[in-house]
Amino acid sequence: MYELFFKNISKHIALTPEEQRHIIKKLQVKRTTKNEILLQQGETCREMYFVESGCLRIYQLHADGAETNILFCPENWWASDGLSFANGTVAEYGISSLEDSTLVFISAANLQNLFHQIPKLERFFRLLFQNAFGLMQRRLNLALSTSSKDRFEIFYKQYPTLIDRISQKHIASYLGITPVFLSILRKRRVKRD
Amino acid sequence: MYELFFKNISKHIALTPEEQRHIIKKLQVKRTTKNEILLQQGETCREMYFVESGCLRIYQLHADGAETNILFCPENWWASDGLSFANGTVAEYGISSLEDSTLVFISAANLQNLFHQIPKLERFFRLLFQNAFGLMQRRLNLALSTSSKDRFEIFYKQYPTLIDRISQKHIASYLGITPVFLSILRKRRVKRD
DNA sequence: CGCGACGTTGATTTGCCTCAACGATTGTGG
DNA sequence: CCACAATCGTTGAGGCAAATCAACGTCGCG
Repeated sequence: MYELFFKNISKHIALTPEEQRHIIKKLQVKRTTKNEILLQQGETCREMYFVESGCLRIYQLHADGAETNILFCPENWWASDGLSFANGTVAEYGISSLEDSTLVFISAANLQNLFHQIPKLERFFRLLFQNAFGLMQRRLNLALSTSSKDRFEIFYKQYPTLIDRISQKHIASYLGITPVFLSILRKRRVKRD
Repeated sequence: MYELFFKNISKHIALTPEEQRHIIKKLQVKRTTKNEILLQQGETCREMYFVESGCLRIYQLHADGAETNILFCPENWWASDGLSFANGTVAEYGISSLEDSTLVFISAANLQNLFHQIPKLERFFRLLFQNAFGLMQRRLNLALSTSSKDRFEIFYKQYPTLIDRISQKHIASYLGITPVFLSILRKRRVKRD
């Protein structure tokens, strides 16, 4: 059950079997169906999800009802509203499932406990933040400096498996374009091959 | 000299006078003229700058010579390539001065020392990262979901003082538009008033 | 089965870019 | 300190990228 979870953590820090057992005690598991909402914008994000299988998305809901997908989180990714989770503030973003998913998650309170017992976990979660920061910075840079077509091509190369798992309207929202135009870009791409 | 610096830190953590003296020993000061390069893309970012006065920018230089401004750092802001500084990896971004500036800065090595002596400093720098992450996320969201005009208006309201300090080509690059179009937006705005 | 959401396609419009020319401002070498 | 060059911001003309609007077939779901 937790293999993928600990494999993910072991990329950055080493845990003894005993520490792993400690951690498991604090973990919870949730199974969702497609299109379940895990966090509503405006609530407080009290849980941090690790995606064992399936896929989540983090998005912002705009005043006019439109949505922008900030991030897709397929298996082996972490999902939360980072600032809300860390500071207990109101969440700026929502989280929902794009597929039936299995999630391992930990509450903010339990994580605080674990930090005292296993301080090196702090390091791991700090690194998660850093990586997320780097990712956002890179995506901002992309959004500001490249055309929709280029962003689409880059997405296509970077996440080829997500292309057929995620509906096009969600991919379009992630890229900052309309579903109509994404459809046109796809068509051009097929012609080229 | 260090009032602004410690006032900035005190927003998040409390330091005793003794701790402040400890920290000052590890700080350095640099004065730059306009358009000095403090970090070149591809080097390692070994210093973290606090802007006492003046203004820096963090930018990406693209293969074709074009630049994208990721962030402006006027007085009371911090500037570095976060990932490069934290991990010792190659910098993805450059840093240069937009004005004659006075900078208080600390090296990565000295900061590591201070972390051992004053552990709560870790907390402060972790919070800096978190805030930077939140900022990037918000800007990404803006870049993906709003028109150039709206982004300009928001910038105008959020940083009114920067408008006349920073050249328009740099503001345009920050907003992801051309200087020509920024000029048009400015004109429209004046007409409206 | 029938409704509603989704993806495609075409026609049209609009936002923003490119290119080019021109003063104004800034910087620089003599 | 002046003269000249370079950079910058503005403006107009024209073009392209991407949005909007609308119509239609398909698919998933109640």
